[in-house]
Amino acid sequence: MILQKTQRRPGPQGGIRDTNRKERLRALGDAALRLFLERGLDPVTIDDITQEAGVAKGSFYRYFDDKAALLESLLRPVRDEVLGALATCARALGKARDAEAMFDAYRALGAVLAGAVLTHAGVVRLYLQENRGAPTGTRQQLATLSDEISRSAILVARKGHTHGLLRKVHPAVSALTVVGAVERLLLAVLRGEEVGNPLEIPQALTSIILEGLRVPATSAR
Amino acid sequence: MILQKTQRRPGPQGGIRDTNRKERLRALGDAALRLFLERGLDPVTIDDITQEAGVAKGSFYRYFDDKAALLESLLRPVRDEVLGALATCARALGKARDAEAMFDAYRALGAVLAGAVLTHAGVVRLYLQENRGAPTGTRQQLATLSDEISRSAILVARKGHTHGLLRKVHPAVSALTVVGAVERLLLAVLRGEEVGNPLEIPQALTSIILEGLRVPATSAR
DNA sequence: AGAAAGTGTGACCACTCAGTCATGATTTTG
DNA sequence: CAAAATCATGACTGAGTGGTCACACTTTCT
Repeated sequence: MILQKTQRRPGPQGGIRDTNRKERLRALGDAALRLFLERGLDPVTIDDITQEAGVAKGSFYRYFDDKAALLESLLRPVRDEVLGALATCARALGKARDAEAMFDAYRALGAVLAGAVLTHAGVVRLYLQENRGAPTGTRQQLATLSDEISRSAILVARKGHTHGLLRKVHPAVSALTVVGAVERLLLAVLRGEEVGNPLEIPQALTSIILEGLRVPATSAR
Repeated sequence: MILQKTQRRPGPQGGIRDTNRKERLRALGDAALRLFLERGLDPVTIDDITQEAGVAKGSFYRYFDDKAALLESLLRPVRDEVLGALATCARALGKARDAEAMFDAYRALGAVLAGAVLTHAGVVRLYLQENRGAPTGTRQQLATLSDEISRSAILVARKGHTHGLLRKVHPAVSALTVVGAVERLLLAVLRGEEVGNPLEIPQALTSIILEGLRVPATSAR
């Protein structure tokens, strides 16, 4: 785990210093996120970020080693939440004794992820925009997260498969189909593209996925 | 349409100059594609490309105005093929009189796209990696193509919907679900990720999509 | 209060990169 | 074959860019 550069700083918890630090951290993070979303990771310079945040360049380096460290600080909470939810789902699936319990686990996963999307809309959108790019430099950690998510999703799908819940296709195909569909739709919503009532999408998507992935109840065609 | 910088050059069709030009164009394109895939668009410099291609820097500018122009030359054939196939599919759907004819149109679209993927694997993979990034600078044209594809896909889905072929969800949801799933799976295959036998994927994906999107034949759950 | 520690600032430096251009070599033309 | 046109080359330039640092200022500690 990378050490935060803001550890072991003087002053009391709620003191002036502490408050200032938090404010600057927030300003830098906000500014960077705004610029990353608008222009992409690479073209945004440290000067751009500090100017947008209304802070001197030198101050940036007091808080972060470089652009990647700033991105890491934005990403960590989301990352923890998402990977945690996937792990929880995998655990619940392991314990599930019947199909209904498994559907519950999938539903719970969906709920947690939806919550994470709402509370971290900007970072999620950044992830969606950048995670497939070449895993170089600043973008590496996004690619890594993407990998971890895919692996977890495949694991979760595999459990659904060995329990005879899902269609007989390679688990990676089931998993990546869902991941791909969800990510594309989510990106459309977060970008404000025209997709009808966003609140109906989870419902629509769920039924599409269920009908498409699970073993057909009746033998239709 | 942007004019190719290599128009109106002297020498006979198969002359030495003509041959050299084609060879250099190919070397630059190949080198750039390799580097773009490996490092992403922005971090690759003109110096990188010319060095990888074994060509002097000045020569680059004899053939292309800048990095974006090179990318455009790589992208154009693929772009034309894909958008053409989508347009053809939309036309066929317009003429279709029964459900079977419509499925044929969708199948034909799939076949053409599959062919394009095979003959332009590198460029397609580059598109998949970069198309969702911020539409800035060099990446703009990829974002534009992504837009055009999504719009076409929605158009195609809308026809399937008005003909009562597809589930009652917003056409954008149907379309983006498919686009997202296909793109994610394709990326996995082109990157050599473990997804089982690649040849079985189209079959699996088709049945998943059909079952998921179309109006259920029997009323199952 | 005064000393010590921490913090913000922006000028500055070394380096990178896109794009240019003078030069000499190669090809075409007549 | 010789003049004219085109071409490849790589040194060079000017505009940034990442990262540093001396300095002045603020907060904390004793």
